[in-house]
Parts: sequence; structure tokens; C-alpha cells
Amino acid sequence: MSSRRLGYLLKHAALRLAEFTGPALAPYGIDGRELGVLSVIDAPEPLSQQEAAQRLGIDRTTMVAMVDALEGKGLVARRPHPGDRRKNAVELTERGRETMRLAVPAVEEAERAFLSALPQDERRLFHDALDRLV
Amino acid sequence: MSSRRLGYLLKHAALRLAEFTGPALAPYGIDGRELGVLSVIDAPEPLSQQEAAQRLGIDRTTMVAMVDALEGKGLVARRPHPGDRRKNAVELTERGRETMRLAVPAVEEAERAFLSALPQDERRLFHDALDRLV
DNA sequence: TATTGTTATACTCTATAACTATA
DNA sequence: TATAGTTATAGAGTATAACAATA
Repeated sequence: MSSRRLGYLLKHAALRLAEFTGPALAPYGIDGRELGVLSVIDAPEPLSQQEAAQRLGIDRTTMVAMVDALEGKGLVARRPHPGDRRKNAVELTERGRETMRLAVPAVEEAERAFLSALPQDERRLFHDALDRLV
Repeated sequence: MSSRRLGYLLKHAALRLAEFTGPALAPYGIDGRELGVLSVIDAPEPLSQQEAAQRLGIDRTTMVAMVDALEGKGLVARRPHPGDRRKNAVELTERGRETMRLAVPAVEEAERAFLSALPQDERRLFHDALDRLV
């Protein structure tokens, strides 16, 4: 029986996971948050910055800084949005796609290493439960 | 099958949990982090600030600010540590104990509400799995 | 009038470095 | 020399308010 609060456990689980994913993503020059932005941008239809921000649950002003950083690394590009000139269509560059192709398996491997503290049959269950809670 | 990363899920689960625990703790004038500090201080032996910080995995300079706030609310007291005058013995006040007595059940109820999105038999399993991962 | 992106600004949380008093 | 508490400071990460361009 643990007396540790659920909030403490969630926070420290995230910190511990980052110890695995951080080094796994470092070779590709991005962190977990940036990979999240790349994943959202990698959509069939080009998204506006605001649409991308909403899907990640972050503020649109935060998205400005994220896109600035990823654009500076040559991983995403801002283009004029067809049909609404107020919007930017944010898209992956070729280098952005290549980074995704390498970084996604790397972070999945890091997640497996993190979850290896659980018995085999509980890992999927844990991940699915977390998914249902969010 | 979810394509959302584990890091995203942990972060947003913590955010969603806070939507339950925040209002649950508000009547007692504390937040989840402060309840964590109170819980650690509520030990058989009086702890030094540094011991309390280590048990929570936070920096000792952060603990200074936490104890400052809780002392300002009259929930904890700094006393000279018997045997080592470099240390503060931090202890719950009577009001701190009363706050714990009321706030702990309130936050437990909030945690149950948060976990109610899971089928009954998975709730304990999820909590235990999280505990093993930290 | 409302929306998108942007900038300026501020607030929270946290840590590092340096000081002080003790050990 | 080393440790506990403290202060000053700085760095993430995030949000709110206000502005320009466009709808």
C-alpha cells in the first residue's frame, strides 16, 4: 500500500520517463514536446498554428515559439494558407519527415524501457488506462 | 490504439487530475504540493527541512519557500532541532494537523472521481502500476 | 466585429551559486 | 572542511493583453 498521492506519482513518473526519452531524442536535436508538435503537424491536411495548438492543448502564443524553434532547425515550414490569408499552413520539411522517421522509433524504445519495470501483461493495460483518463 | 505519446498522456493526466484536486483542496487554503509537504512533515520523528525535501524529491531551496508559505498560514512551525543547531525541526501545528485530517479525505475523494473513468477493477491496478514506475 | 499570428510582459516552478551559522 | 538554511538570481514553461493583418 502506498500513501503517495496520485499527483505526486504522475509528476514523478513523467520526470522518470523523461530520463529515458531525453537521451533517446537528443541525437535528433529535439525534445519530447517538439516531437509532439512534429507529430501533430504530420497530418493529411496542413494545419494552422492554432489548430495544431488546440490538438496539443497548449496556448497559441506557446505554439509561436515552438514553430519558431522547429523552423530554425529546418524541420517545419510556414506557408501561406490557401483560402485564409490570416493563417499559416505549418508543414513538415523533408528533413522534418526524416527526423520523425528516426525519432519516433527511438522514443518508442525509450517508453518500452521505462515500462519494463512492470510485468509484461500490465504494460499495455497501463498505457490504455492512461489513455482513457486523459 | 492511441498514437499519443506516453509523456503527453502523463502530463495531461496530471493536469486533469489537478482539475479535481484543486477545487477539493481550495476550502483548506492549500494546493496539492503543499499537502505533499504537510504529509511528509507529519512523521513520527521531526524532520529537518532538507530531509523533508529529499523525501519529496525537491530542492532544499524550494523547500524554504514551501515552509515559508505553510508557516505563514499557521500550518507548520520551525523549531530548533535538538542536537544539531544548524537544522530546523519542522513540525505540524495543531491547525496543520486539523487541515490534514480534513484535506486528505477530500483529495482522496477527488482522486476517486478522477479514476472513475476506469472500470472498477482497473483503478487499483493503475495506481499500483504507477507506484511501481516511480 | 471576430480571428490568426505575433510581441511584450508576467507568473509559476524550479534549480545553481553564494552567504551565514553552525558542526 | 562540510552541512543546513537562506537569499539572489536565472532559466524553463506557460499564460494574458494588446497590436497588425485579414476575414
